[in-house]
Amino acid sequence: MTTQGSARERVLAAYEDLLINDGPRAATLGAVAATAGVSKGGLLYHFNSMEALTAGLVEKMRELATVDACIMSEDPDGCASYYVRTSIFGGTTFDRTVVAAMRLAQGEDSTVRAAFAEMHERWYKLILSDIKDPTVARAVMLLGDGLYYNAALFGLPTTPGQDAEAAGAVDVEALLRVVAQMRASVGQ
Amino acid sequence: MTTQGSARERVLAAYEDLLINDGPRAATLGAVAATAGVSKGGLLYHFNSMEALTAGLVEKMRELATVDACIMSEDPDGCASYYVRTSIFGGTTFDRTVVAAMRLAQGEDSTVRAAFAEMHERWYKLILSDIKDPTVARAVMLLGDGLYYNAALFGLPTTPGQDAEAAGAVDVEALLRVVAQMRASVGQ
DNA sequence: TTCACTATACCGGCCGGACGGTATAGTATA
DNA sequence: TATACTATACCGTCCGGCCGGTATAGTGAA
Repeated sequence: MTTQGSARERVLAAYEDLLINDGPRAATLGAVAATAGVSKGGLLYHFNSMEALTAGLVEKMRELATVDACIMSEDPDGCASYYVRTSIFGGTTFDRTVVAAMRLAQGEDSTVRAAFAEMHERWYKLILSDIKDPTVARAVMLLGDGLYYNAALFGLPTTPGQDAEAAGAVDVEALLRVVAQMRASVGQ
Repeated sequence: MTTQGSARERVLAAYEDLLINDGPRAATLGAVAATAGVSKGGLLYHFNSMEALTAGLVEKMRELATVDACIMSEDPDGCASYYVRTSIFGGTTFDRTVVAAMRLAQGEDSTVRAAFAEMHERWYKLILSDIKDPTVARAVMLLGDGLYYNAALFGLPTTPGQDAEAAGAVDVEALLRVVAQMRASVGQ
């Protein structure tokens, strides 16, 4: 039962928790309310339907994505490096939100998919500004995507801030060297 | 309403359809039965619970994965090439099953996650037998994963066998050239 | 300062329907 | 008649969503 922050924030955080740990089927209104330490009525005051709850999550993700893009564009080691480095799932607020939203990327819920498409577009542009060759840029981005999805879908640490380097984890250092080599091979 | 094949097969196919198109929340027993053109009783004759239905899906995926691994190991262009090539989502039976199972990769349903872990392990070993360097092999595999997940989670063609090369699609040919170069750079 | 009124935030109970699952009767084939 | 399978009816529970009500804080006029 989460008890810090405003009720609205807690509800959103609880929704994320349930989506990540137990999946969309378990993330019912009642469960979310209970996890947030709020009554169902209280939850529905802030989000008057399941759809609104999802919309709130997407909006939060959009906001965090904007901040992240800003940091990414100013990374001293370049956008490509940043993207791969941050794809190992650090357990940040942004990571949690993205992973939760990913669990909802389905069928009719086109708003979620649209938000992801937008985010991917932005990331690609940033990586392309770092690695000029479109194909190599795409390859690097896909590599980061693979890392992120694998972690998000299967190897997620249950409690945040825990061992990101679990058993069978990928050697990101070595991976970054490969990426650096790819970047160098294309000039610039 | 699907009407070919045995009832059991149709039920499994319907479950996949619903998971892919409408997500886990919509894939209820009633909806699956209706989509399969079978009564709920008929469905429960073959799979006597939701859990059993999921187990059936996982088992099907395991079987198809074994076949796929066999084909992969004998590809004339090498396992790495095969992996990346087949990651663009061809709409094959295997693809559909994997994507459906992916939607269930969550919380307590550890059997699904275990099956994926197993599959990944097998793929990695095959790629490593093709590309000797562990890091490069991992990079290539992650690239394929990224391709696959992006397609599975966001850019899925609604009707199978449709345009796999949709708008904003990735140039796989070019990507394969990058992979070939990575393979060559490591010798062998 | 007091009164009337409003806005915000939240609670807990309730309803109709959908859900997972069971029981059972029925049917086609061998 | 046995086997393999299907369809219907139903049960108890849970779910999404709504509603009446409460507590608090604030606002403006007298």
